This record gives sequence, C-alpha cells and structure tokens, in this order.
Amino acid sequence: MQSKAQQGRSYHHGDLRQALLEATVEAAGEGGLDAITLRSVAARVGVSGAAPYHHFENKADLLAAGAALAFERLGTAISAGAEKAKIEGREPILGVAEAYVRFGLSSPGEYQLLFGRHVVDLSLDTREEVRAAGRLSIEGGLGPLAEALERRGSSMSAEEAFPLLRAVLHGTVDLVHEKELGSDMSTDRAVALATVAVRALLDGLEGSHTEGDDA
Amino acid sequence: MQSKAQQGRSYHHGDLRQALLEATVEAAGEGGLDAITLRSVAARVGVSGAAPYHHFENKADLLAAGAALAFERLGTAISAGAEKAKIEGREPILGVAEAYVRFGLSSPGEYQLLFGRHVVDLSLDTREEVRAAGRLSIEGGLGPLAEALERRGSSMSAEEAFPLLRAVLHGTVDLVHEKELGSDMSTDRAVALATVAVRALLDGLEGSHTEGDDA
DNA sequence: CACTGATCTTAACACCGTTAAGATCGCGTC
DNA sequence: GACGCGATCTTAACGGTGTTAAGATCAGTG
Repeated sequence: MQSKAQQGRSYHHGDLRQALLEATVEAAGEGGLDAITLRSVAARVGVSGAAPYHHFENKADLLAAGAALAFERLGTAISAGAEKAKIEGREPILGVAEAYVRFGLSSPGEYQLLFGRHVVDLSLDTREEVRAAGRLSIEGGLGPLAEALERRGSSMSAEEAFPLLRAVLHGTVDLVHEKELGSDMSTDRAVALATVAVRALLDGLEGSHTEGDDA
Repeated sequence: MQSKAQQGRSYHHGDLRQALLEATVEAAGEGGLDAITLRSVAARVGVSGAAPYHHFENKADLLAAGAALAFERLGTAISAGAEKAKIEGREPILGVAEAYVRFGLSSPGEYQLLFGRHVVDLSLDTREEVRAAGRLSIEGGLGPLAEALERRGSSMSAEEAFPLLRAVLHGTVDLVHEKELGSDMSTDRAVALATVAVRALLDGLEGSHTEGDDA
C-alpha cells in the first residue's frame, strides 16, 4: 500500500514524477532558479540524473510542471489575503496586494519559478498549460479588483485594469528581488509600498479611459 | 597607431576589453541573457575562450560591466523621452514612461542585462558600480516626476514616489517579456498601458501619505 | 512461468565557466 | 639596436551541465 515516496525502493521508485515535482519546488524555494539542476533534483529524490527523462521531456518541462504546482500555492495565498482583509474590514484588493508581495518576497526562488524567463522557451502546449494554471490562480484577484473599481465608480472594467495591477505588484516584487530598491528593503516596507501604489492606482483610475495622450 | 579594434591583429588584440564589452551588449541584444557564453562572446571578437579572464574577473564581472554600458543607453533614452514630450506639449513624465517601456521592449536581452537576476551575485563593490551607473541613468526620471507631483499638488516627494513609478514601468516591461500579458501584446499597447497606469498612479497620489492601512 | 514494456542506471556526448602552463609580443631599459 | 620583462593571448585540462543511447531491473499480464 505504500503509495508515497519510500526510501527503501530498490529499483523502481513508485511515484517518481510527483516526487520530482515536489523536489523541484523545494529546491527552487531554497536556492533559487539557478540552483536547480536535473542531477541535483534527481539526487534529492534518490535517483540518477537521467531518470527524470522518463517523466518529463526535458528540464524546461520539469520546471514548467513545477511552476504549475507553485501557482496553486500563490492562488491560495491570494484568495486567503482577500478573505483576511475582508474580515479585518480593509479593502479586499489591498489584502490581495499584500498577499502577493509577501508570497513573492517570502520565497524568491519559488516566485522565479513562476515568472522567471524560463517559461518563454517551452513547447507551445506546455507553455499554455502553465499559463492556464497561472491565470487560474492569479485571477483570484479579479473579483476584489472589480469590487474596488465599482466602489470608486470607475469606468474601467476589471479585465482592463488587471494588467495594471499586475504590473505594479510584479514590478515591486521583482525590483526588491534584484535589490534595485535598496539592499535594506524589508518585506513590510515593500508591502507598504505596494499598498500605497495600488490604492493610488485605483484612486487615479476613477475617470480614466484606456487610450488617450495629452498634457 | 591603430588604437581601436583591427582585424589583422596577429596575437595581441589591442583593445580587447572594450571589444568584449560591446560584443556582450550586442549578444545580449540578439539572443538574450542565456545566449551569452564566455566562449561565444570571445569568438565574436576573435579570441579564445580564456582571453576574457585577462580583463575581467569572471563572467559575472563581464556582464556587470556590460550592464553599466547599457545603462548609459537607457539613461539617454529616458532623457530624450522627457525632452520629446516637453516639445510635444505632453507631460514629461509620460515621455519618460514611454521611453522606458520602448527601450525595454525593443531589446529584451539588453534589458535583462540591466535588471536580470545576474547582478545579485556579484562582489559587493562591483555590484555597487553597476548600481551607481543604473541610478545615474534612471534618475533622469526624477525631475519629470517631481514636476508631475508638484503639478498635482501631491504631498509626496519625488524620492518617495520614485519606487512606485519604477515598479509600474519595470512590471509592465517584465510581464510583457514573459508573455504574461498575452502573446499578442504589441509595444504600442504596452506603452499605452504604462501611460494609463503612470497617470492614474500620479493622479491617485494627490493626497496620499507613505503609510496607512484602512478600508 | 515466460514475456513484455515501463522504469531506472551507467556511460558517453558536447558545451559550459574556470584555471594552469606555456607561447607570443609590445615596450622600457641599457 | 638588442635584451628582457611583463602583459596578452592560446592550448589543454578540470568538474559540472543538459541530453541521449544502451543495457539492467522489475511489475504485471497472458
């Protein structure tokens, strides 16, 4: 009955694919994206460096599948953030912002696994799978965003405003990762920053249209 | 007297360091950050793979020096964008935003060279050099930002608001690079997006303080 | 019980960053 | 003008990477 990973396995692992996925997310969380090598991930599970090729096309495919797994955790965090804010009487969208930034900063490597450059060069269908998982998880922020826009009487739809919100949040997280906002930037300060930015963005969106260029 | 790069060089190149830097930025522009290998950059200039080690400590050092070079181009673009907007009667800060996004999207690889994850693991002093070059070039946006805040009577200083601006711009560029905003996102649409976001952010910043959390 | 196919290992390939040892040559010194 | 020193560049090698091919092992089916 021993369905999960068990060390005493002589030759066949039993559930290697799942074990590799978990090891990938784990390794990303510890040492970042560059620390992930096929051989090290395989060793983490106790198999040879060539074993993964029986479950994934190549390294990119493994990373993509790991990203899909990690996206679930992000989605959960976002939804929980919105709920928490609602309970505390704050704007749900601000809870989303805080949860997003905290997730990104608490585990830079895992965040890189989600939005790192590695997803770009993938087989098209695999990439679409990851995108789908990503969209599904992130779009937990769409509801709170719609509510925030409505509350302000904005003429912009949540779908239109969504990329703006994502740009602010992703930009904040990534700049902190690159230490571009100072090497002393704390998580709390980054959250405060993102909160101010999101609120200002929403407030400023009240009468905006999508197009338009003027003085 | 032939001081610059000359092909007929038998053994000694003459100005290898500069040639390697230019080749690095060039290679980044063509194939992105991952396409940069020491051997390929060296081959581009016509020397062996070990030659760069007489001018740079290691690969990270070469990339950092290349980044400093590329930062100059970004700084020029930003200043030019502000000037152009001023002439056309648009808000200078919007010209900065447009120039930033256009730079980032016209050469993803070069942008990665500036803000990619590789800068994080550098010797501290080298990193500070790159940061300094980056700050110097990017801070061409500080003036227009201050002017925009003043025009709106915001209580926030340009230094405080600068990270917010950078987050929006960098987030937009990076998300487009990762194709997270749809694979059909054009440069013009991205510019429009960033413009709307920056204007909304500024408009919404009118009465904001740095701290504060409420409903 | 034999066989078949999935699973895993070992071994090798080319390429990577990096280092050590030696070849080449520019340039200051006598 | 010849000498020699030191900077510059090359070749060769190291361990580590992703990837592939060939063979070993084993679970499950007839």
